[in-house]
Amino acid sequence: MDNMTGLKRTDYCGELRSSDIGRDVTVAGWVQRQRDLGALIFIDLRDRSGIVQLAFGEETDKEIFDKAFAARSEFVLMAKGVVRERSSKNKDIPTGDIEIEVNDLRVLSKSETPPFEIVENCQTAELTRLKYRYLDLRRPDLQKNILMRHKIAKITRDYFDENGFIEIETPILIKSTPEGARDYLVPSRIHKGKFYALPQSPQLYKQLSMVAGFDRYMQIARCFRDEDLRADRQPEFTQIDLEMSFVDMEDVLAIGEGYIQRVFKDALDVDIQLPLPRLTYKEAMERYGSDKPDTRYGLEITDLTDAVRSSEFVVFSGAIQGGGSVRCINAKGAYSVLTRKEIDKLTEAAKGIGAKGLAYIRMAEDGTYNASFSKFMTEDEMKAILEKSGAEAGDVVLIVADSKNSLVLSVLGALRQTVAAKLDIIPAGKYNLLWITEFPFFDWDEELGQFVAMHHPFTAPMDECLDYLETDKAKVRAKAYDMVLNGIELCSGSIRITNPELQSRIFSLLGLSDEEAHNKFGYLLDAFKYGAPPHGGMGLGLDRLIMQMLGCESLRDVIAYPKVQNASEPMTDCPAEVDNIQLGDLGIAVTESE
RNA sequence: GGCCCGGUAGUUCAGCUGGUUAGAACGCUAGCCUGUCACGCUAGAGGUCGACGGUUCGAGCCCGUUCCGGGUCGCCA
Repeated sequence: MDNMTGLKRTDYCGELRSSDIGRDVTVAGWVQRQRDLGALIFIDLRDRSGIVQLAFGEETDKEIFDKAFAARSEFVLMAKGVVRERSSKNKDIPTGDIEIEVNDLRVLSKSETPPFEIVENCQTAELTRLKYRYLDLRRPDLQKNILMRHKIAKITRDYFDENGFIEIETPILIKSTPEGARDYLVPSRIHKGKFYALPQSPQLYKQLSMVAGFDRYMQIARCFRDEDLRADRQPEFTQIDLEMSFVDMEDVLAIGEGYIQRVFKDALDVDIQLPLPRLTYKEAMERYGSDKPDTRYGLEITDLTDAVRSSEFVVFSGAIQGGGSVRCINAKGAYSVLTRKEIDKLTEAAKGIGAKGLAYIRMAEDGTYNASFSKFMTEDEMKAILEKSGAEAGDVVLIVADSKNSLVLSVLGALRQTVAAKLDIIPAGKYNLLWITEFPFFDWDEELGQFVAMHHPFTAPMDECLDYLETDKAKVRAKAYDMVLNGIELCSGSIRITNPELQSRIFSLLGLSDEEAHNKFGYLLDAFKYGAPPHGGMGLGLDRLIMQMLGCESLRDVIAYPKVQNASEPMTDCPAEVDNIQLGDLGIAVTESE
């Protein structure tokens, strides 16, 4: 093994061009590939900027030639030499016109044969790559993602700084508030038997920062939730967290969409038109069956209730009498894709999420149709259904009926996504952003048998709803808003309650006694007694944003060291057991080994 | 916790209706080769078929259990 004595890197590999011909350069990096032609050896040397070819031939010292001969994949080399024109050029890479005629070569580190090749579009199983994440991260696609992440974080800080925001670091060890997601808990050594929690978001601290007068706060904040993972959910994730004083909802939305426009322009050179479209929660649910609709394609939901109200088909009429509805989506031109067999699969999927079944009409190309329920229908009723759903030759209409409206909508919302994927009608390279507003304030919790806060208990109700907070909870809407990008919830926020009377009124409506409220959030309630400015804000999922901007399918592709589905990390094998001495220090019962 | 999919050389995969010594490509090792760039040619090494149990004359293949990974529902204020 060699050292670097006498050598200092002058250039990154991937940046050398024909304008550098004749220069003495020193580069350093990893061996991508060694090509041994006998009396000639070529080495592709890679660093984060790209690849350059090192050339060794009859003019090369024997000692250096021998080192090049022995070089293997992923050896770390430092090479000094003269940039020269290649005798045969490679148009496929940016440095393909030149090569380095090496006159000093140091092997700084050797490498075992890596478990997978360090190449773009690596097909190796993700688990293997995650076990050797440091090798996976050498691959150009992940390097690109992480560099883009850095760039986006930089743009983020610049944008908010330019708009008067101050970055404040809030604590990672905080008091547990057992609302919402499960907390990660950290035992305390000094206070045996007591626990810190890791923040699910800096929510309360950022509101306190408003009381403290910082006026505009932002933080690129790590958040933790001890819940099951998904492709777009990690137990620790990064949120662009912000809060503003003396603002109403329009001010917060303007800052939020201004940021989105800026980051898409500066990072991707994509123009986002402002203002972003808006849908109320109710509209979103009724048209798309989701509060985070993917509006890149149609397949909107149609209400058939009036057309089938008096039908003899009890599945329909019964659902309506029970207070529900009958609705459909019309999959245009899906006749050949949505076969009976495919519809059976969709039916199973629909049942899996609570539907009692799935009715359908398949319109053949010749205009005749086949409906699972036609024998129960009069001709007029069928005609009305076809007209209302806009069914034409080649279409497939999928109908859901239930006495629970919300179930009809959510099932159709799920079907909408599945069908769009099957029909392959989701356009690539499109960024559909929109705001969802006027969220319900309360959400009925079946398990608890009571109303809970849909957003969080510090969210302000809309002014016109204050009068019926007690009397008609289902109708109360909140000053809460989400930003949705291609069917993913990107951002969520609200205007907060700053009036202590209203806050305690809300707590009691949520079944929280004064004493409980004081125990959990006393410091916030106290703070609001000392002059709390009206304020509101939002949290924007940075990982999800980057994932969408880069077109990645998993958060793991934009997080340097992610966790896998069981919330462990394959490389370090965490979480892990700790020894009894550590547990003893923490005052935690030592488990007997069996 | 439920449902769906997957697990065979280092890697990606094939392996028929259960039947001899489990194959290919890439990678790896060695040799040859003066313009390659996914270099080429020759030879070679490399396997607990995720694990355990069962059925069978015989299991990579069938059955059961289990472990691991992915997706999803629940969950995620």
